[in-house]
Amino acid sequence: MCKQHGAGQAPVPPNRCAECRFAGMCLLRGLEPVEVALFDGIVRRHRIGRDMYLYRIGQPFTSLYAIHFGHFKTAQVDRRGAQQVTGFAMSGELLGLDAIAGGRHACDAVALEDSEVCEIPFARLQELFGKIPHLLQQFHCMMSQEIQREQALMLVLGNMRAEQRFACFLLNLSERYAQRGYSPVSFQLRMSRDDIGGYLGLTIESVSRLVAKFRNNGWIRLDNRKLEIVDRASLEALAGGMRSAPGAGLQPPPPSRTIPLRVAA
Amino acid sequence: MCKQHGAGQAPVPPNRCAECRFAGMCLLRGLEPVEVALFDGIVRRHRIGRDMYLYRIGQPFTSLYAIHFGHFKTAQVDRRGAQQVTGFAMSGELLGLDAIAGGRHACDAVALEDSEVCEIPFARLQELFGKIPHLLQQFHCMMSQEIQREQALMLVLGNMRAEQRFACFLLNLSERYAQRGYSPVSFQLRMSRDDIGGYLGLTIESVSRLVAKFRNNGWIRLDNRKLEIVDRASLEALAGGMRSAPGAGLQPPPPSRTIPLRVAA
DNA sequence: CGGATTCTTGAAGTCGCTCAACGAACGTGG
DNA sequence: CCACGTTCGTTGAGCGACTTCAAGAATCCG
Repeated sequence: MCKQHGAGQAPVPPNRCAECRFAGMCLLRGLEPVEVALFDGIVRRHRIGRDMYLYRIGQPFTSLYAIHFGHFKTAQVDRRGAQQVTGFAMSGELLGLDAIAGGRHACDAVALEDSEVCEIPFARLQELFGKIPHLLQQFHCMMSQEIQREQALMLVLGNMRAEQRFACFLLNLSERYAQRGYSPVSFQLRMSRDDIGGYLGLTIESVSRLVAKFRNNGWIRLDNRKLEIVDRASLEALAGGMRSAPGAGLQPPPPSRTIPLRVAA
Repeated sequence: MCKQHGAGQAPVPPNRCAECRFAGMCLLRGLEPVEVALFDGIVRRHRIGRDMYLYRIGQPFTSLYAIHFGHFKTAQVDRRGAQQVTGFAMSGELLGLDAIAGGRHACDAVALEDSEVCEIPFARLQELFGKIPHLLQQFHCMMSQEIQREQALMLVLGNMRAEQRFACFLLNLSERYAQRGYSPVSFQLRMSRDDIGGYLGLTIESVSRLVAKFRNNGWIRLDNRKLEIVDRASLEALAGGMRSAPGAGLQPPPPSRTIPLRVAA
């Protein structure tokens, strides 16, 4: 399963943020070249092998990590050992934001494949905030995005049925790959069924059955984690609340139980 | 249900943050008196009546709001109209952090009782960040806390059974009242069963049955939203993963399905 | 190739949902 | 103050979605 953590790998010189393909999604967004150079000075790049921990729950917090390439999952474990996957992170995304408050990491971060991260020592980042106001803004923006992302997942976990959850999951991945210039209809799933289940609040068996159903209905093709979205419209309808009917068609959802808002005159 | 939004109420002079009972939980934590005075200058206090919106999804973001007293719920609604309550906020807590990224509010915030908030114009807060480094740190801390809080809820929604969710909910409230100097064993539930259900990902009927069960088992007393925690130990055991047995006793949980971590030699 | 891991499929069970009816609390107006 | 309508909460019966348990197939990797 997961190997012992591997933070502190040998750095991988040279790192030139100016040349980074994902700088536009990272903290550097909108920065001047001079400012990028300043930022460059505090960053160190590391390789993290597959199944290695970038950090673990309880470890002291010193740095944030921007993903240069590769994929990570972040997960919490409860007392019983069951894990809740709180997110799948890909290039350009920032890990460790939840640790600022307590001074210790509040979740595990595990590489889903061989990956590279840019370590950003938080103390030095704070120094830069004073010199680069725009960097601070971008930082706040990314923290806020993280909050939004989690709220969206709460909606999935709290209100959706399994099919809907899975459709949302696939569409979310698709969208993020599109943002990064990859194909939105064909990509590799980097995570196991178990991870998907842990993310969506389902068992591994349920995920497997969903895969079978989506495949049989001709909505996706999937073999060996290689995914192809065949019928995006149906997935979107599903994600939006439509229910799938036995004949592979879609039906409108039952009425919501919450009363519509009354609007003052 | 919920009335039309009521932001822009008459301000309630005078607001003296220095005298605020909850300054220690708010952005002011650890600030010097001079700095508090600066902060005071940008804040305006507002009354928000019960069931009024502090802000609504899609409204342009201009200010954060610190709760001076009272209670709010924050909620998202999906396309079907079903609502996911993303949090219950009480005095000293900060609302609106999710809106920084998009420039628009990403959820609704509704007062659960007559309340007062301190409006903090974000642009002016940003100006203060340059002058009061400690304020910036505290701000980051609060954003990070928000992320942690949401991750904890994701664990509840994704991994726990109804009883466990409800126990966690009650204990969480209890803890937060304790932090504020109120009784941790006896307090008023400010939210409806519907809100609790929306928060925990359960139906109103399930919440009602949980209340009955918890009461019958002698774990809580509850009438008319007045709650008393009678058997905290049982609630904690439940929240920790114990299952309640028919005879009102508690039983150890079934083994987790996730394989224990392998530790390198 | 062989063992471990990951994934799939089936059958049975259970938890929480749906539907329905009723009771209690609240507040509004007569 | 009481009658009334409305909202809120409770309770029961039946059902359905997802889980649990179990076994087997496919894949990975040394």
